[in-house]
Parts: sequence; C-alpha cells; structure tokens
Amino acid sequence: DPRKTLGREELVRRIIDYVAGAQSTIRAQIRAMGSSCDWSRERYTMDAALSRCVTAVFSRMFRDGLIYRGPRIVNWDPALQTTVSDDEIDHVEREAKFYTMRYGPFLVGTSRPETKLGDTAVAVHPEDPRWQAYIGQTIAVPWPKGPTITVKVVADAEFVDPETGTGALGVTPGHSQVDFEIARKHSLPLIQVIGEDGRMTEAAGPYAGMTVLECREAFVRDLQEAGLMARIETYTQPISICHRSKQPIEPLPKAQWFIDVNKPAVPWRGKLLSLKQVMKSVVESGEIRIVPDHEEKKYYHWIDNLRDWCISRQIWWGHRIPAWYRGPEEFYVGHRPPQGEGWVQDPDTLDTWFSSALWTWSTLVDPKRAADPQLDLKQILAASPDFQRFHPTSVMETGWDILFFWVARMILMTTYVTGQVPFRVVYLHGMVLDKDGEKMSKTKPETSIDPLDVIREDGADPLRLAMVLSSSAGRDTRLSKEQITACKRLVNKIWNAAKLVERSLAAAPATEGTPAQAVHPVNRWMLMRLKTLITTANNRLSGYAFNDAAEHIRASFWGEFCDFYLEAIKLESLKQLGETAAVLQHAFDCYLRLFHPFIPFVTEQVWQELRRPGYLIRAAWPEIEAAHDWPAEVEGVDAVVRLLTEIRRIRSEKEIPPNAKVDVLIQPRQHAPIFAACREIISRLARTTEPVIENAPQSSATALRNAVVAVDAAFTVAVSLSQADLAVERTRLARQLETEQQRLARLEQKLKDERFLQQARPEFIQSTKAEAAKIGATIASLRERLDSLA
RNA sequence: GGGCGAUUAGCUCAGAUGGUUAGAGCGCCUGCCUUACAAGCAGGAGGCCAGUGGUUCAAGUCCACUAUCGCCCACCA
Repeated sequence: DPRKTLGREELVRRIIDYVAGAQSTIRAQIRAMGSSCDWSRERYTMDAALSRCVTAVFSRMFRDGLIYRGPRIVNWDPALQTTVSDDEIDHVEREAKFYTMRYGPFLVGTSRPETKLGDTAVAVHPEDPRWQAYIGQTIAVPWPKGPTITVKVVADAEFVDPETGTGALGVTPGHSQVDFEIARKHSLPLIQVIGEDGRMTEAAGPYAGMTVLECREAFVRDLQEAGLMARIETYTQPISICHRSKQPIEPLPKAQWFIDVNKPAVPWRGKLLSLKQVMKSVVESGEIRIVPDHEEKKYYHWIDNLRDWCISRQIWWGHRIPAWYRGPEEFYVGHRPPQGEGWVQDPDTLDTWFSSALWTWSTLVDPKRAADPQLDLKQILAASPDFQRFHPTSVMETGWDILFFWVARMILMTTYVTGQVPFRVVYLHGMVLDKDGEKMSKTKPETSIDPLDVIREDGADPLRLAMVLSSSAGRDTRLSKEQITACKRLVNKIWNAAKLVERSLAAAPATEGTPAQAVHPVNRWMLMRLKTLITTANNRLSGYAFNDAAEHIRASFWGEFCDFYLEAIKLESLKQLGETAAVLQHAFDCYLRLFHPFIPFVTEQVWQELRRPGYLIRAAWPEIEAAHDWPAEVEGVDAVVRLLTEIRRIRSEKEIPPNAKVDVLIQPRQHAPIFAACREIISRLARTTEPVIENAPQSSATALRNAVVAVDAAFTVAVSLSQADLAVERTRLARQLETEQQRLARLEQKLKDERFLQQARPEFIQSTKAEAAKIGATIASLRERLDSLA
C-alpha cells in the first residue's frame, strides 16, 4: 500500500512525476496523428486556474444547498479503500448460494447471511395476511452464538413484494442500499457490522474480526447446528464489482459529500429547476443536439434513474475537498482555510469528473483573473476574453462510453454555473475495438494499440483515414490491418497522381482562362463531377457523416479523376489545350483540399512540391461553382465511359490480345457531338483503330456480320472480329433483351397505374416516362441486332 | 427486470430526407510489368438486404411482432 509506505506528500509528488511523463507521451501522440490544435491553450484540470474554478463551484453549490454531507450507503471498495461512484461499477453474474433462515417467526432469504447480524427490522407487505399479527411489534432475535438483535416488524407496500421469496424481508440498513432507504423511511436504527477493512466489527459479537467470507461460513454453520437454516439453494447472483479493482463492492454507511440532483435550485429560462430537470430540458429543447440521435434516449433514461451524485473519494490524488474542520463542531467551506489556528482540511478528494465537468469553460478562464482572490466566479468569467469569445463550444466530440461520466456532468455544471449550455452539438464516436472485439482501454494495455507504432509502420495518414472510414457516429469499429493497408494504397495513389499531374502541367502550355471557360466535354465533365462531389461532401460533413464524406472523395478521386480523366488527358491533342491545364490544376487542387482533413501530411507535402501558394492547411475549402453547369456533357461523357467498358468487356471476353487494335462502329442515339469529340479518347483508352461514328445508322446488317455488338441506352457499338461467335452473342443479347423488357414492363405497369399517376411526385412520373422511353429505344436496337443475326 | 442497438456479397462494413438496375475495401476468377502508380491497370463472378405481417403508387430504408447476437442501466429477498 503506497499510502502507508510513502505518505500523502510523497505519493502525490510521485504521481505528479508520472503525470508529466504521461503528458509528454500524449502530446507526442496527438502531434504525430497530425491533430491541428492551438497548443498555446493547452490546459490541465490540475492547473491553478482550473483548480480555483473547482473550489469556487464547490463553495457556490454548497451555499445553494446543492452540495451536502451526509451518511449514505456508498459503494465501498475494500481493496482500493475508497468509495466509487455508481457509474464506476460493473455488474457481473455468478453462481452463489441463497440461504433461507429462520428469523423469529419469519423465514427470510439472503445471499449474504453475515449481514443479518446487523438487521434492525423485518419488512412485510401491509396486506399480507400471514404477518398481520406481527406488524408494529419489536422482536428479539438471539443468534445461536450471539449477538441478539432486536428487529421491528414494519409494513411497507413500496419495497416489499409479497410474492417474492418468503414475503418477509430482513432489513439491514448498514449494508444494503434499499434497506437503508427503508430504514430512513421508517426511522429505523442502523448497525454497522462490516468495517472498511472488510472485516466484521465489534457489533458482530463473536464474529468480530473475521473477514466477510469467514464470518459467512461460521455463521451459516452455527445456524445449521441450531436448526435455524431452512434451506440453501444455488442461484445466479448479480453482483457489483469495482470497474478498476474488479473486486466486489461492499455497501457501507459513510459520511460522504453529495450533489443533490433533485433540489429545485437552478434558475433556468425563467424557472427554478433541479439539476436533473435542466439536464433534461436542454436536450429536449434542442439547445443541445446529441449525434447519433439514439444516444439521446439513453441520456434521458440515465437521468430518469439518476440518484444524488457522491462526489467524495478516499484517495489522495485529485482536487481536495475545500472544507475545513476545527474540532467536532466548527466547519467551513471555501477556497482557503479561514483565519485562525487548528483548521484541518477534509482528507478526501473530489471525483475526477467534478473538475472535468467544468472543462468547457474552466479552460477558458483568464489565469490572471482566476488568481485574484477578490473576484468571484461570475466576475472571473466576465473578465475572461476567451470565455466571452469561445463559449459555448460548437461541437463536443467524445466517445459514447463517457456520455454519462462526462457529457452529462458538463451539461449539469455548465448550465448551473454559467447559465449557458456547454456546447451545441455532442458528436459521440464509437469505440475502437481490437481484432477480437475488445474495447481498447487504459486499464487493459494488452488490448491497446499505440498510434506511434502504427504510424512508424504505416504512416499517420493511413491510420487517420482508416479510423475515419471505418466508423460512423456511435458505432464501434474494429481497427484492422486490412483497413490501414487499403488506406495506405490511397495515400500512395495520391502521391503517384501528383507526379503525373506535375509532369503534365510542365509539358502543357500555359494555362488559359478560368476552368469555367472550358469547352471540351471531358474537361466540363471533370468540373461537373467535382461540383457534385463537393456538394455531397459538404452535405455529409454537415451531417457529421465523416466516413461517408471521405468515402465519396476517395471514390471520385480514384474512379473518376485517376481512372478516367488523367488517362484521357494523356492524349496529346487534349493535353495541349490551354484549358486542360487550367482544369487539371483546378481539379487536383480541389481533391487535395478535400482530402486534407483526412490525409494532412501527404497532401500538404504534395501541395508544397507542386509549388501551390502558401500552406494547404490554411487553404480554403473548395467552392461550389455555379458557373460549372453542363449537364449534357456529364451524361454524354458518362455514356463514353460506359462505351469504353463495353468495348473492353468484349475484348476481354473474346480474348483479344491487349496490344491488338480493334475496329469499332459506334451508333450514338444521344450525345452524338460528344462521342465525336471523344473519338481519340475512345481510340486510345479502348485500343481501337479510328472509330467510325454514324450519326444515322448506315451500315447494313451484313457489314456487321463479323462483329460483336453491345447495346446501351445511349449508343450501339459494334466491335469487328475476324470470327465472331454468333451463337454466343445471340444468347447474350437475348438475355439482355429479356431483362430490359422486364424493366420496361415494370415501368409501364406503373405508368398505367392510376394511383401512381395521381399520387407520385410529378417529377418522378416524368423521369419514369423518360426512363421507359430510353429502355424502349434500347430494346428496339437489341431486336434489330437479333433479327440480323437470325 | 428496464433501456438502447445490430442482422446487407466469402470477411469487415457504408447505404441522409422512402423512388427506377443495392455499393466499397479486402478476398476470389481472367488477362496485362500500357512511359504516375503491379501498393497498379482492365474485365468478371458473388446479395429473395434475418423472418413474418403492415403502411405506401413505391420499402434495405417507415411501423408492429418474432428469432439470433451485442451493449448499457438495475434496490445482489
């Protein structure tokens, strides 16, 4: 026990040393992750200014009657020798014995016979006919080897269910939460038979000095010998264990400091509310939004079940309770001890969440003002520029596991102290789990990953991106090696694309005009795709769907920019257009800006190497350009992309050697000028000879005899083959015809349906009609080709 | 006992305000070292969206119930 060997001062000194080391580790991790923090405003809850806030709040709550000291059943951890809060307790189930013993005229059940030595009452239901005669009596119960206890028989309809157990409940006010409540209600005495050391007290008579388990064994044996044990059964017992020590909690009566959550003492929006009511009201009213929504329900449920908050801890590290005593009578609460000799400070410290609960504003107080003993809290806040400017916080980001510990307590404290909400939005991220689905935790180092290790191995960018991509609000995520590897590939892709962009820009003529003046359909298409992307990314980001935003950016960059646009502009004639250089630069700039929050290091490096102005981290987020408005080019080039896929598919299926060029005949049904403008692109990307584009179908069926044909809504394309397998093609086209006919049938059915025509949105009916017409045209082409193959 | 969530491709997961043929990464199959990138490129296979009912012109998406799994809370007679 370091408290015994070191003493208070030395222990605290060592903890301070430990904290210094931990702080520098955490700082290094945050920096290595690329978090952009204002390091000049780094704060620690034990800083002088923050400590001043802690004692000031304590004093004020005490004055307002919201903090009181009183005996309560607390969750005592005999292993750690301290109380723990309700929220620091885990519930586990285990096999245990359940004892039913004779108890005067009653049979009472318990899983903890040793506590019965401290019983002061038996509670029964007031309408239970079995016990009517005894209600109100006081009965002496002599235990076989002592002591003799006197129990009062009380009737209670609230706590006693006549159907449960024997219908008679032995009341142990000193060692049971409920029994303590019953005792308070019926003014029963309290006998403490278990001490803080986990051993029986003098009140336990002959059992004094035994541990709880020793006493249980001995007492049960004595009861059995005396014939007082009716039965012993085995059952599954829910028990409370301390989250930190994993040892069973011993409920004990102790004088502790509490915050009263039910007393109406907080002026809020014109009413006097309890802390509970304020906490509930600010979320219900929408002043605070919790993301994801369903966490709000858990928050309400927690508040509904909330009891007074025990804030004192019997540990030495933390903010010491600002209460001083002199003798048994004198008592003072304040930041400093009162004048005079002999004042002793309360040895207990405050629950760590007490100071953390002040975080959104205690970090913003001006340290100089906080050091001025003349000022009270209100004056300190009024004179703190950061508080005036930055409070409330816009978005509070933390894990869902501390919604109750921290978020709820910040709401409680901040509304009470400042009259403001602490933040507008709470974004709760999920837990990062290890590969076995275990939550990573400080107390379980074997489950934890040190970001510095991952960063050394794979880099900070892939780690960040993997974490963002694999998690949505409130949902846990397993951090996998595969995810990080996939992200590494994206980062690498950006780097390689940058090399190509740099080379292309160096080889291109000077950029001409603005992107908005671009004419070539491929350039216009790129700008339109970007515009759609920025719009989507903005929507997703403002909806806190960070993973979704990142995914859209990734898909557009890789699938549209790299796979199509960069390939397309390798074509000399396109590359040499002055507008292309302008569009290329603009587009790549946009992607870098969009990627930067997710991939800060590589994008910044690329930005510098391309000699873009200033720092990317300070560059503006891309704008949605209203002038970029060419819907026809988007549809047309999309059709060209599909055309490329069709030709490549035919090549692949027919096993045409990659370097062999094929002859193609294209019959556009729409966007003919765009197909024409993309002639060279088609030729290059699909490896064809000069494509023949027929605006009006001229080629006879026989000319297409040795060809494979693909039919799309926007075009029909024929790829010449020396030996086309007509049977295979017929089968494929017939299958396509069938699916297209089914789709058309579905749409036509809809369009015939009166209810659809009356009730669907007009725009949707329009687009359904347009779709049906397109499919109709596709079907006509398919039939034509099938006929010619017949 | 009370509350909250999950169930979508072989695996890990996205699918905002209901809308026409449901997506990604990894894995798998085929072919390519094409002068940014083989950590890549091109093509492909693979899903009655857990089940049943309902609301709706229209359901992976909304509602009810069921099944399975997970988490949180709970006054351990």
